[in-house]
Amino acid sequence: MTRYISLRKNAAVLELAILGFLYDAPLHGYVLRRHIAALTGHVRPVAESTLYPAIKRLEKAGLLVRATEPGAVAAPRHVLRLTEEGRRELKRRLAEPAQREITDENNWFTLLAFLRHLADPAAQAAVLRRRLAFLEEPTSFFYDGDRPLAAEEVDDPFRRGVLTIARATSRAELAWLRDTLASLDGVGR
Amino acid sequence: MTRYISLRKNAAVLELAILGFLYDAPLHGYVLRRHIAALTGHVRPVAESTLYPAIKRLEKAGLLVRATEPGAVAAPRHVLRLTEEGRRELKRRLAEPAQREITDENNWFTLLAFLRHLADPAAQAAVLRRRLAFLEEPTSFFYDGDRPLAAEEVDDPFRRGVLTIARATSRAELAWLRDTLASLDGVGR
DNA sequence: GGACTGTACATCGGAACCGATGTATACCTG
DNA sequence: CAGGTATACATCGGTTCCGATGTACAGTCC
Repeated sequence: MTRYISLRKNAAVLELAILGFLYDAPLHGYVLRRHIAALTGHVRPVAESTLYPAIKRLEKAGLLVRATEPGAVAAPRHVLRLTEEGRRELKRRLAEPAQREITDENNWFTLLAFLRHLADPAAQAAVLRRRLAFLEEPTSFFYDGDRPLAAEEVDDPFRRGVLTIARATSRAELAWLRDTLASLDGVGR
Repeated sequence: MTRYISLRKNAAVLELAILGFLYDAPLHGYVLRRHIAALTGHVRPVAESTLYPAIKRLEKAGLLVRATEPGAVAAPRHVLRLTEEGRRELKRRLAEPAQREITDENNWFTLLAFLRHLADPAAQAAVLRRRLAFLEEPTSFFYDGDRPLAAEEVDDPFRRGVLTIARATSRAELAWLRDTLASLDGVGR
């Protein structure tokens, strides 16, 4: 009986980042915003008018509480603190990520940034194995009918670039995944 | 006086893909959907209920026209064909991509998939140079205050993975970009 | 002292997202 | 010939997105 707080896909990653940052320490919205900008902002900036409603959603869902503090330099701050349910929800989202969080590199990186909060090495390894399975299934970007095309078969230099870069990424990640899984399994034994 | 068809960010990439695929040949929605699924579907699936409204937007904007054909095996097909304005708009979007299309790898790959339609090598090179500039500015995912952290400085194995993978991707892409720019510049002379 | 930048939040409203659901035809399989 | 799958499109409606805009205070720069 899994409860979903948000229906939208982008919302899910944003909420994950909020929960992840707050897991370590209470923060107010402005600092949280800068943390998120540092993590993913160079790729996809997060608008203030997206962040603040997201915070409200999480508050409404009982995952965090807001405490108003007199503003040191500006308007009063709302210090955000995770509730027990918020901590549980973060762990649930880390342990059972949606498929999008596995397949989309942006989402996956956000998930990795907080995976350490899932203290159990076996649970962490299970998540990495989902990514491993995704990377191991042969997929391309370009097809001749149903047959995936290799970089060498593609004439267009730009499409070739896509395949070349994707292959390099995939190799580096597979190597890292296997290393990390080996050491996680070592801990578990 | 640039006209924007869509305000949303995801919409812009989806529309780019539609215009890009139709540039080569007229297609009906179902085949278009499978093309898009092959290109980006393994990472971010596109829902039918997102695609069909997007087609309608482009039609309304005069970028494509629909011709109803009796369905060979099922319901009547709407064969989509770019108008002259649609062809111009694709080239405009390829030549002057939004910043998101440069920074977000998913969007960038979609753009690369169709960049050949921008026949002019100098214009193609200008787009690649924007990506080059983005990759060359030093950014990290994790910071100690304002100082970006290198992979070696990060304890958390998962965050280290993010940096390791990102670095490998970046290296591969920089090498490809420099190669490709060199050969594009060669053509232009 | 006016202009600008940074801090710290908030609301509004039109646009887009997308799961669920519906309609219809054609083919294949047991 | 019923049931499942593939083709081919469409609408509905709750949710989310996000640019524009507003409020307010503090520090900096010229």
